[in-house]
Amino acid sequence: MNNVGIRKVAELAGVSTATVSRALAGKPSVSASTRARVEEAAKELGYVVSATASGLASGRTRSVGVMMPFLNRWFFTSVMSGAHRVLNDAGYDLTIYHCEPNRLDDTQGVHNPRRERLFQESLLRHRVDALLLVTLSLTTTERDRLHALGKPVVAIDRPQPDIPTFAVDNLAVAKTAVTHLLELGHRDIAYAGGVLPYDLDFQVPVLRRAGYDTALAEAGLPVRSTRVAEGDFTSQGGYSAAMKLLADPHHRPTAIFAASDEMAYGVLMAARELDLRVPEDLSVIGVDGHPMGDLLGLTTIDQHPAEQGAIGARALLVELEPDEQHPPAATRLPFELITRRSTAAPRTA
Amino acid sequence: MNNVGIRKVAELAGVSTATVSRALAGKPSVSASTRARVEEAAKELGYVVSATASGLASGRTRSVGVMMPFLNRWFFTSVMSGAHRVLNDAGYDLTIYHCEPNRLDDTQGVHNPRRERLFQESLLRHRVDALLLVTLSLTTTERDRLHALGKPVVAIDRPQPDIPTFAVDNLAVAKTAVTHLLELGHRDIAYAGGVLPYDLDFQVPVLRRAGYDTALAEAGLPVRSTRVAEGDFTSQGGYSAAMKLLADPHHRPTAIFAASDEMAYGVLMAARELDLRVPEDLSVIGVDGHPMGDLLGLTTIDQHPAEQGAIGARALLVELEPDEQHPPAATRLPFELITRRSTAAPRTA
DNA sequence: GTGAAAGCGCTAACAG
DNA sequence: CTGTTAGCGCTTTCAC
Repeated sequence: MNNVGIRKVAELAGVSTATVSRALAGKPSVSASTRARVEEAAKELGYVVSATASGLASGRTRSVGVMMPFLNRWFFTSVMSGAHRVLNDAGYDLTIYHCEPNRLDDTQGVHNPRRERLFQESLLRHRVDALLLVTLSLTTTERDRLHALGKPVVAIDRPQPDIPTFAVDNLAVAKTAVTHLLELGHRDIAYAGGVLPYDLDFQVPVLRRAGYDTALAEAGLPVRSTRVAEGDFTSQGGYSAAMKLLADPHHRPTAIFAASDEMAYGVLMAARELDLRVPEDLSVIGVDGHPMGDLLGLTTIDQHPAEQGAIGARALLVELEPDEQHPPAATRLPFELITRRSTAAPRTA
Repeated sequence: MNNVGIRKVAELAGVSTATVSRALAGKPSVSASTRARVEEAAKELGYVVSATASGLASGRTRSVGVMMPFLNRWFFTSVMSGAHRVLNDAGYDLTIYHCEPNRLDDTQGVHNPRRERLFQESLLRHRVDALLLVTLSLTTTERDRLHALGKPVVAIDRPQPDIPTFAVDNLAVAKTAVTHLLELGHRDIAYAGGVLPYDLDFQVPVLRRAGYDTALAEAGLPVRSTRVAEGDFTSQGGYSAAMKLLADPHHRPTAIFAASDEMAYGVLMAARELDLRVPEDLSVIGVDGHPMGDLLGLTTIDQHPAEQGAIGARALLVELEPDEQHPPAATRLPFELITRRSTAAPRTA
């Protein structure tokens, strides 16, 4: 095993263990020559500091937790991936916590034991120095517990009261999408909205819907309830929403704005099934920047999820390492319209 | 913060810290009444054991590492997700390690500093008790380092010398897929094979290709090189492979077996672009069990990735907790043919 | 700039 | 079954 401790390094370098610790931690109060000797000794012995021992003595574990509602969906894992890169390069490990969604119909006193254990035990074990929350809706109690930890916490994608949050301007995202369609000449634009079954406060859907409404209003167009349908954030959800929106063959919208790329894929499927050509008969635009959109020719608003994770991670690093030099923190999250084959001017325009 | 230590619990329960430790760890040598008192005291104080202190003292961290080549691709994160469920329920946390693929063209002495750090530092920090490797090809040196850790290691999906591996029988998977097509009456079946740019030993592609060859041979059909094309494991890869396979309009296969579902999506795209109807003009079958296959009507061999992760995790638990009762370990990984709209008898059959 | 020494909070012999 | 007693391997005052 790893029988090389700080002690052996100290002996070989001819210094005390305290100095080894300081040298390897990069503390300034070590002479250059000593530091060099220590580093060489450490390398020669293959010494690596023990995470547990260092953690116990210093109180810092050099690992951060990432809490996500889903562990295998593209958007969430992309955020995780971006955060991982940044944190790992800064010497931190990532521990993942699965925060199971509280389904809306569960709110009336239905308990989720795993989620409870997460907040009442796992997080209290001092395994991580900070937490990154991805698209999570927390109860007041849960937020209190988080604050009680006294550790840096940052949220991504869904604003939480009292927690610094990084999210794209969902209103602007939606407006950009709808405006793109308007500029192409569309006047009858439908919205395939996303609903999360666990979305306690409906932030993302509400904002995107608001952006849709606003853009239409600014163009002097009415918002009709028959032009709005909802599904969950999957292709299936997009498909069913589209089937509703396109049900009446004599009165179809000329374009659909889908709340996510995966939903947009479902819309494309529905269009195909109804023998509607895209973009001739129907324009479709999504949101996210999902990799399959390229092949499918889907116009989308790329919100760079990995970059969101990276930004959240950098924000945590600023708090974790106040002395370090940090590049100025990003405040606005970038998003960008990517125009592909699925949108064009309406035929009747 | 968490100022409640084992000491306070001991006081409140009127026992020694040792007894608290034993009681809370579920050791058998504690009387029922004492255990009850301790548990109550712990709950009342909101005591949770410190991961670092416990880890340092016991040598076990109650966390396991998951090493993956990609952090945001469906197959890998699904494996991770399945492993997480099992390990978390057993009281373990998951730490993720990104093992960046060594690209094939890099093998000639090109170094990947992040990957080196992973094996030379991160893993030596004693942050995890065991490791789960997902679809990884390791160098001999890396395997040696892993073994030197003296910790349980299990690999998933790609067999590694000297490491217990759980993987579906890729030969059988491929044979099942091709046999399905043969039974429908197809005699001209192409293979859109997957290649990983980092796949040092080509296990999965080679086995699937072998299954394809075998099934054809057993049916007395020739294997033609013009009926095999390769791409990476993405939709794009499937698309380009299909475009090659379908290039000659006068001599097209009646069915394509794609090495993954995402590749199969690309094949479907290609077919559509060439005005080939699926399944009338072309049958398509994939492998994986990707969730979008349902909507797309893709026939596939579901290999239940989350279940693979769970099985790997259980194997680790058996080694981590020899005393516990464990359900008999799975040896064969399940896979299953899911017949949907994308396969049918060839028109000319 | 460096060393000595006192823990960090818990676990695991070893007694009893 | 339970208490006493050493550490686990490192970090960090506090001196020098």
